[in-house]
Amino acid sequence: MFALIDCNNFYASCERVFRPDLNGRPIVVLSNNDGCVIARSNEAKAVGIPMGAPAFEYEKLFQEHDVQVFSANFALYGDMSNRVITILSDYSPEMEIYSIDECFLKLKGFDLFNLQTYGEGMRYKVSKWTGIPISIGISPTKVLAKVANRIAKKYPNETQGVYIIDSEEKRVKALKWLKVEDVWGIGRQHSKRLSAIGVKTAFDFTQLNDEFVKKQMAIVGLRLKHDLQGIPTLDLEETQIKKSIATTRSFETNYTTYEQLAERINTFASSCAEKLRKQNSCCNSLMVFIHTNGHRKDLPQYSRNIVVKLPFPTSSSIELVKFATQALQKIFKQGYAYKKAGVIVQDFSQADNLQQTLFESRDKRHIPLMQTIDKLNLLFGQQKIRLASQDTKRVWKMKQQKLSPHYTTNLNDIITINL
DNA sequence: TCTGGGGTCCTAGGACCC
DNA sequence: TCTGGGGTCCTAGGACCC
Repeated sequence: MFALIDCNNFYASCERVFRPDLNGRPIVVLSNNDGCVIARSNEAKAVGIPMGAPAFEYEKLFQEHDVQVFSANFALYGDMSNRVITILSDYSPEMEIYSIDECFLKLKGFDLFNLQTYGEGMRYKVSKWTGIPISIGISPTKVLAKVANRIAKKYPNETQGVYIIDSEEKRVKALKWLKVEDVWGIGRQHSKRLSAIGVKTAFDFTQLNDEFVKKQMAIVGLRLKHDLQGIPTLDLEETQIKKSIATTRSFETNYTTYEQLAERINTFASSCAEKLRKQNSCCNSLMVFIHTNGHRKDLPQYSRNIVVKLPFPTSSSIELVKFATQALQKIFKQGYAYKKAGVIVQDFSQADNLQQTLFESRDKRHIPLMQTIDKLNLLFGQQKIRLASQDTKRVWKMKQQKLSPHYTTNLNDIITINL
């Protein structure tokens, strides 16, 4: 059996852990730059705030319902996520961390366990130790575990937050209940096409023939179908090493000069380098992109990206910044109002097992240098040591007007208890 | 005025090889 | 008139996820 454990309204729940006065009240969390709604408490969903809603369009609704608005506090969410995952990892030796608020556990050899009780135990411990509410779905395949999780979340009282699909009868009932567009792996495009041929529920989808599904949705769709039928097709993916790493941002205003963009690209490249070093990888290629604001139909639009194959694998900030700058020079065009840019590194090698190159190679002196920089930044705070090409005056800043304290990751922000 | 960020996997088609 | 067959690698782009 697989268990899918999912934190309920995760970011909103994290904010609420340290603000119990907000229990029962609508909460939303905004994306970077306080742009869009990226998380909502149940109360916020109930007053009709959709996922992805632009904050400025919903200001009035927020006021009407006294919605508590938070800027994204990823330091807090990341730390809370680690705590939840640490607790859950005790419940099975095999775990896949699927996202910041979700993980799969493989329950192999648990035949003699009462899985309902086991799941309720997880819920109790996670709630008691972290304050985060979770829902659990258990079933013989990953996709069905997703379905079961949805039922647990939708009917918390009837299920105690744990739902198990362990019989043909339950499987069919669940699939007839689930709309096809709500199936994990069926997005907007596929559901549009499926709906057009009369496929409305997950059950309808499982009644299609294999050839047809494969033709329409490729091998991915076919695997999905089999998993829904109860034939285990997807297994845990336990590798923690990322295959690409990105740092991208929208700007708070439009940038028009090369210098402004170059500073951003340098900072993004250096951030990618840091993340690479954290997982002990070097990258062999890098992409830089810049684009104007697509929402502004009144302004001339420009959007380009460029992929650069590096002459040698590296994770040195200095080298990656150099290559990223060269890439930017190739795509930058004067006369546009840029709104967003980013650097993505990909094609990794393990840092301790690098292919030697004949003519060019990375500067080996950078290895201890980068280690020292990482250590100092860990000790004295992020970005204490920067490259001179990054903005040392820190003029650039994200809009974060409603940022909550870093309760669990900064000693200065730790909560005070008045007895 | 304002509209996020970070990932994964798969496929088709081009370029190239012998 | 007629123009092989079997591969690999790379890239762009689509679709999806949270």
